[in-house]
Amino acid sequence: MGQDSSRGSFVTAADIAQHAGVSRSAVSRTFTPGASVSSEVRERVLEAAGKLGYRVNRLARSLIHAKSNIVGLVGTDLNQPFHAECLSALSMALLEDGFQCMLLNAANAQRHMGALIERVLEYRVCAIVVMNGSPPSRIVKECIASGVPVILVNKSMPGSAVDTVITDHAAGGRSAAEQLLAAGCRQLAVVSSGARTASLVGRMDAFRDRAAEAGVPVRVWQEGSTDYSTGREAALTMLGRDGIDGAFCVTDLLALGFLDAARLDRGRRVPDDLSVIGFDDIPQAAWHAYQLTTFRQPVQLLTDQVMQIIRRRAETPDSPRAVFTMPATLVTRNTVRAPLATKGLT
Amino acid sequence: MGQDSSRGSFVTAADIAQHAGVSRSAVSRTFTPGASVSSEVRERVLEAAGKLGYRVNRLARSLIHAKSNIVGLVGTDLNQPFHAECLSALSMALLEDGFQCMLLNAANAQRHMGALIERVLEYRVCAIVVMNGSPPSRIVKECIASGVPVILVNKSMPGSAVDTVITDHAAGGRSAAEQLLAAGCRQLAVVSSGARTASLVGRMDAFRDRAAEAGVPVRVWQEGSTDYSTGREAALTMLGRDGIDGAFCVTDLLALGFLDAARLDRGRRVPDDLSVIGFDDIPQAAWHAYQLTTFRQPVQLLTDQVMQIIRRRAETPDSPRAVFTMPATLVTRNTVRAPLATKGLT
DNA sequence: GCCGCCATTGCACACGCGTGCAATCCGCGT
DNA sequence: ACGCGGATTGCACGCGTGTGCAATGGCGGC
Repeated sequence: MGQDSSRGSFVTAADIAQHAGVSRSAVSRTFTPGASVSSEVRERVLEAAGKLGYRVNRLARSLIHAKSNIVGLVGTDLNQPFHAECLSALSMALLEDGFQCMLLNAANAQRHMGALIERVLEYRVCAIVVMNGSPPSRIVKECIASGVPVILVNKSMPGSAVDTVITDHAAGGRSAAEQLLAAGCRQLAVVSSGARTASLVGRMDAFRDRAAEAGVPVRVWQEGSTDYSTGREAALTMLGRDGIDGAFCVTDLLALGFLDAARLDRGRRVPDDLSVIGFDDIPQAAWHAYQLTTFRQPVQLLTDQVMQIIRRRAETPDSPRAVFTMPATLVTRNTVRAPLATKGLT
Repeated sequence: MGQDSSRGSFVTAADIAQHAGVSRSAVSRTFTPGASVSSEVRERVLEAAGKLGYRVNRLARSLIHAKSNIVGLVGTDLNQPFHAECLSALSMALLEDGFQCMLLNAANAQRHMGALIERVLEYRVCAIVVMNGSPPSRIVKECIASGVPVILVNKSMPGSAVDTVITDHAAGGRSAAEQLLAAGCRQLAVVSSGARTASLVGRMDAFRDRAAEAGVPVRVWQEGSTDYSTGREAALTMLGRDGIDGAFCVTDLLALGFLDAARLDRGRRVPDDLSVIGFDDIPQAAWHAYQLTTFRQPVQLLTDQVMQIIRRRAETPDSPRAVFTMPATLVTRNTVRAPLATKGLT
């Protein structure tokens, strides 16, 4: 196979046609599912294609169809565990379905994101999935106006109608508060970062609301990057003074940093003195040194829903756009004290 | 901008030409750097392009040039921290240089990798970078024969001439042994996984060789996946019996699992009773609960070298292929006992 | 004023492929 | 034997763009 491809260039359908003694149309039809070719011709073509190492030029094919089967994947901070997990799941699902992924790594700047999306539009992508970060709404609208579906994951854009797949952050934040209240915590803290992302703010606000309903005070941290070091810093600062006995960190990375500082620097015993809850359920949360109680984001559900939207938009581009909300599920490990009211166990 | 793009399709150069009252060639030349256009025509074209929301169709452009500016990025286990870091660095560098990244997530199967590479060849990519995993050498040779450069990262392919950028695993493994020996360890262990990757085996063999030179016995673990859980399992098994006092885990993930089991399950004090060294320097290695002494892979150097190769191959496709080796640097933290011979400090 | 040179512009072709349309072929019913 | 319908096949056009080539226009030097 590919014996003649040593000439350093690519073989075209015309070459195959000549070699197999058929018309170029026959070659094209052989590689077009559902086209009308006799089995004899197909076999001759396939044989010649195998021998010469022919591969269809998707650029030309996409040019005709005015649409490639490339999906643009936009994201920031790809080395953060949760983002990496989303990327991995999404790219896998896309490849499985016959799409190709174009990766747009937007550093951590919102500024670049618009330019990157504009670049990928030049390839006539059949969809753009924003895994995280905030694209300028002007660009998003332009994509949709040009007939390129945009799908936002965990990021709502209130102004305009965009397909959105989102975890139920508010329910998670609310449930987090309830877990801590049930554990008997009377002095709560919520740890977020300086990023005013919809998902982070959604979790935090719901947590505070629920705590307020119970009449329990909540100290708030929202500075720095959404990272381990910020969680540490928050713990070092907030646990210095009086007795916070329950903390909701809106991200597992924050929670792990918080835990380390609480235990190693501030000498708190978790969960005896202090209960901690995270969000995302990254792999590290399950590590033996942490055993973090957290909320698992339904990555598989989110991914499946994104794929469904892409497939539907491919068929009926003008169907109405919608927002899909997926539930986060509590993963109980060892960083929240067992409820007092229900059982007498310590 | 894009006011007329609401018709749901894309604007072509002919539309711009008509709107600006020039020939289509003039439009093409306006968007081709170095082409001959008068400033007056250029301005008229740019104005019309802005108003109608024109974007060059890279598919058509690539079709003519018989080469796109897309680079295929092949990898497995993208959610592993080190792989995610490589991917992040590489994709950033490529986008910075004007390339586009096509992501090929090969699950964890070598079987799929060949099929994925074949798929991306259909897009006439200008290079394929294999970040990890083992592509079938038949496919690699076919790529090179077709004029598509292949660059292997941390994976050598002895049989054939391929551009390769690789960390000096042997030097790292050797140095790891020397660190442990200097710390006074007399019963060593090396922890690897069931994956017989060149990088993993290279580190391990060099470690064993150096230990053998010093006449120190080395117990070997090489089963399971290259993951945290395998590190834990190794520690639970190997630390059950007699006194291993120094372990080299060929990957940070293995090391962190090993550390957790050693400290939390087996009650070993690190580094007093047991010294542990990892490899990669993933972010988690620096976390306060671990403070792992490890070797930092020169991701930036690797990335820069990959970019250099891509640029050179774009100009002179037939320049000889080479292997570039980059040094790993020791990052000293708190999991190796301070050397006894040099200083008297405990 | 005339000639030559250079910058600019438009025409036309090519890139590799899909596909409508007409032509051809084969088999079957009468 | 003849007509007809369905399955194949080839021709030719188009997708949107880059670019060689010739034509045009302007300008300096004589």
